Parts: sequence; structure tokens; C-alpha cells
Amino acid sequence: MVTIKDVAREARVSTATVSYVLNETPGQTITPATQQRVRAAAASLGYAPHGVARALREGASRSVLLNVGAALSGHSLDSFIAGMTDELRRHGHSLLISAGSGIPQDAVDALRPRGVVDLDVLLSGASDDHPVFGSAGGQYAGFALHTMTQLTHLAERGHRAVAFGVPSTDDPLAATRLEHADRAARALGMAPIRTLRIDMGVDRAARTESVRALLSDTDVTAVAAYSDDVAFGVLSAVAALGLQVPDDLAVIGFDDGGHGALWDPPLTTVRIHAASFGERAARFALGIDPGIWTQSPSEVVVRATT
Amino acid sequence: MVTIKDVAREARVSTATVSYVLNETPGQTITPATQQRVRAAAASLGYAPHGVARALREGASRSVLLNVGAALSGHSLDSFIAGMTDELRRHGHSLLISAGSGIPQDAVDALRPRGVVDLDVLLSGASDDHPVFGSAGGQYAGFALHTMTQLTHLAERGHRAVAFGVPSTDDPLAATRLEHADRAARALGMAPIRTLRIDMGVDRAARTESVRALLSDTDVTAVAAYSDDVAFGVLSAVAALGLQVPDDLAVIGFDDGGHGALWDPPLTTVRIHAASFGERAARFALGIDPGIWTQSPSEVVVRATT
DNA sequence: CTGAAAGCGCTTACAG
DNA sequence: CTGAAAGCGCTTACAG
Repeated sequence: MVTIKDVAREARVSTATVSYVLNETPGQTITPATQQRVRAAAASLGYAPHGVARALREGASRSVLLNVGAALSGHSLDSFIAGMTDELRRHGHSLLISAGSGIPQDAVDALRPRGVVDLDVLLSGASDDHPVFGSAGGQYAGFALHTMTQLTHLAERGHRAVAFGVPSTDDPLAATRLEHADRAARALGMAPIRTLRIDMGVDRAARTESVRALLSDTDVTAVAAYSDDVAFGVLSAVAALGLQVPDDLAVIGFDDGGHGALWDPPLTTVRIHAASFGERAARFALGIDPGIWTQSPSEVVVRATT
Repeated sequence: MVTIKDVAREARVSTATVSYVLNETPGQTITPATQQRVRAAAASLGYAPHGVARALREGASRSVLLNVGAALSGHSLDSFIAGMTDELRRHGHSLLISAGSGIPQDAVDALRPRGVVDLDVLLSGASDDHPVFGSAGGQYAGFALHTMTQLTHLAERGHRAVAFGVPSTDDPLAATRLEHADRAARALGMAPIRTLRIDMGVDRAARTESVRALLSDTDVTAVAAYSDDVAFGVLSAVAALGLQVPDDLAVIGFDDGGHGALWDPPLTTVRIHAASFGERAARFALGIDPGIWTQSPSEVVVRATT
């Protein structure tokens, strides 16, 4: 491998000069001729700085660690990661990813990332004024904001009594999401939210019974689902009951996975602009101002179930 | 932060001794009493080795870079990553992930991973005898093997003329997968595979027409789909045609995403044991023998569409 | 049985 | 305007 010493020898300068030129260190006064020689030497030798040596010297590697957490599911993750990767690369950094509960200390010790972000923490939206996930000056952050998008659509269609559909299996995020929904419903002047638990297995009968009970026991006219998958479960139950969507019950999914368009009827859902979140997360981790939102963080994809 | 020097001072030994003890360097002869002192000092100070310094000295960091590639979709990725992470951790390594086409050189320069794996390359299954993805002594590797699982199921149900359903949008993996399917069909004594292109947007009419044409122009009795999503598209077209699954046309998905169980009728599909692949990929990257398969790499989840 | 020292490849005060 | 040197925190021949 070629090191800074090789470049220095080739350009007939010291390693310090090579470092100054290649890093464009401010406040230096290297003559253009020397700079030229250094750059030419670096290029001809194919020099690439040794990131680990640099990290040792600087105290941190040019990387950011993202923990995607255990709670995660949903289709926006891919684009979140893509957005974060792109923005990080623009600043000369790489993305490291871990998956589990909490930031893995061994990875931090091994790679010394410059920044760290834990999606589990961010997505729970504990802090409404978070620089990454907060709306521009608004009251809702992260998933709370997207849930607001979801419920607002229902409110605009005239629904006043709504249920939030969650998987009947334990999901660590379900309780948080339910809170978001209830808060959004109240803010929109709706009745307190109901909970609809949907069996996500092959037990169609259980799903059908849950929806039947909801319809007969309450005056709920719409279901906001935890995910597109939960929405599919509700949809199949409504069909099994011989009822119509959206007339007998409106349904809206969450975190558009694309296949909602294939369902019959095609599923209305919330599309999360996760790439923007990823970019903001990257800037936040690097200590750069994320700036103001240039687009809405989420929007409703209207298809046929509302 | 606490360094090896601090531990050495606390234990009243040199840094070399600390290193030997903590790394259990073979061929050393440190007295149990000294070892005891060193370990106690390290524990009481909460010492954790500085991975970057170690990486500089050793020439590589204790990490492996996984590029998940552009071609990727499918639900087995999460468990692949989880499996790889777990196995790596068992060997004291961390997983770095990038997403794009090809291994990002800047990340390699920055982190100097000990190993590198490119999923795009592995999944195309170019090499049948690959230590990670090859079947135990068999002829099929990676996705080729799973496609074999998929087609074998159809053959066992008596199907002789089969179509492979791909998204009509360009997908870099589609051509490769189609080859796998054709190869599997021939090996199973079936007719050469047909191609069924499925529009994945809201254009239900296009999907219906594709399936209608397939049924009227050929003697195909079953569709092996590129993904569960493609299978859903076929299913909705069959329903729109007023036909029955599996009697008029059998359908099998690929890479079980769970929501196939919610469809009506529930989708038969192929479950890929991706965590095992992840573990093997980790061992391969570290230069450890992956060993023989302890379970089949993929299996058919029989539900109601075949 | 244990310690002093070199060196991995950089960056950055400091000297001239 | 540029160079010699220290130092980031480790590991590992080598000496004793």
C-alpha cells in the first residue's frame, strides 16, 4: 500500500506538506508549484489516506453508527438508510449499521464512530422538538407526526370515531404508536381512539371476529392501521364479513410498502419520506445544522380504501 | 478514557504484560498472580481496548463490510443481517453495512475491515460451489437453490408447464432469477420456462391481461413468482378473471414476507433461512470454515395457492 | 518471567 | 514557505 511517506518522497517534500496540501488545511501557505507537485505525486501513486491512522490521530473515525433497533419493521427503513448513507458520503463519512436493542458498545470501541444514532429512541418520538424528526416548529415528531398525517386524512373524510389497528402479537412499538394515535385523535376533535387487535397469522376467523365485534359494539367508521400488513388483515376480515370498504369501514395503512397497490381494493396508506429523515439524521450525527424541511415528512397515498 | 498505560500503572507492570494477559497471547508465561493483578486493574478501571489503535497496529479493524447492493429487496435481508451480526460478534467483530452497487472504496479506506462481502455478487449465484451459498455438495447455490426449492414443489404437485412471474419494471436480478428457474425446470423434466411480466403499479387491467394471455396462449398450469409481491399481482389477476386458485392456475411466491398469510387465499411461498446464510457469510469473511449445513437453506411454506 | 522500545500511518504544534 | 518530531493507543519481536 502507498503511504504519505511515499508521496512525500515522490514530491520531494515532507509528509507534513503532503498532509497540508491534501487536506487543504486552512492558514497554510504552500506555493502553488509545490501543491501541484504534491497532488501529481499523490495521483500518480494512487494514494488514499489510511482512515484508521487518521482516526487514531483524530480520536474518531469518519463514520457514524446507526442502530436500527429491535422494534423496527416497515418499508421506509431502506430509504432512510440510503438517504443517510448519501448525506454522510457527501461529508466524507461512512455509515455503520447495527441491529439490536441499544448501541453495541463493542462496535463503538472497535470503530470509534464520530456520531451515533439510535433509531429505537428517535422513532419513539419522546422529544417533540428533536432536530431530526421534529416537524418544522410543530408539535409532532417522528412517527407521531406521521400518525397525525394518517389521522388527519381520516378526519378530512369526516370520520369522528376511529380505531387503531395493532398486531395482536407483542410489538414493542405498538403502545407508543397507540399513544400517538390517541393524541392525534383528540387534537383533531375525534372521540378517544379504540384499539383493534388483529391476529397476523393464518387464523382468518380470529381477524374476522375482531372486526365484527368492533363494528357491532362501537360506532367506529374507520381504522388507522399500525402497518400496511395490519391493514390487509382488516381488509380481509371486512371482505369475509361481506361488507364494503370504504362504505362500511374505511381503512388506511402506514408506511407504504408498494404492494398495497396490488390489493383488492388498493390500499390507501401513508408514505413516509424516509430518505429525508436519513439525511437529517446524518447531519445531526455530524453536528451540522439539519436545516429546515424542504418537503413534508409524510403524505397520504390515496387509493381506494378511504 | 482509560488506556493500556493506566492499567499498566495500576497493576505495576508494563503495557506489554497487560497486552499479553488481556489477549491471552499464546506462548507467554505470566505468573497467575500477575495475571490476577492485571485483570483486576483492568476491571476496576473499566478498561476497553481502543479498537482503532489496535486496527492500526494489526492492519485491519475487527469488522466486516457487507454491501447489500442495489438489487436487493425481499424479506430475508433482515434475518440475514441479524445472523451475520450475531456470528461476527461471537468472534469479536462488528458488521458494517453499505448499500449501493459495489463495495464503497471510501468505506474500506476509512475502516479497513477484515473482510468484505458483496451480496449482489453472492446472490447472483455465479459460483455454484461457493462456501457460503452452495448447497452441501449440490449443484445449486444461493437463489438458484431456493428457486430449485420453489420449482420442485410445483413438480411434486404434477405441474409440467410453468411460467416464471417477474415485475415488468426493470429489476437487475430478474434475468438471473429467470435463468435459475429455467435451469431448475429442465432439471426437473419440465417444459422450458415461460416468462410472465406483471405490472406492479395500480394498473390492474394490465396484470389481468397478462395472465389472460398466458392462460389462452400456453398450457401453463402454474406460476413461480419472483417475489411474494409478484405472486399477489398474479393472484389478483386470476380473481379478476373469475378463475380459481390453484385449480385454474397454481401460484407460489418467493421469500416469505409474512403477509402472504393475510391474502385470500393464503399464499404458498418459499421461506429462506437467511440467518443461516448470514452466519455462514460471517464465517467466510473471517476465514473460518463455514462447516456443513445443519438445516435446509430454504423450504416451502404450504398455504392455499398450490 | 517481565520490560523498554519500535512502529503501524497519519496530523499538527513548533521551529527555522 | 517548509521540515523535524511528537504522539494518538496499541502489539510484538527482542533483550535481559
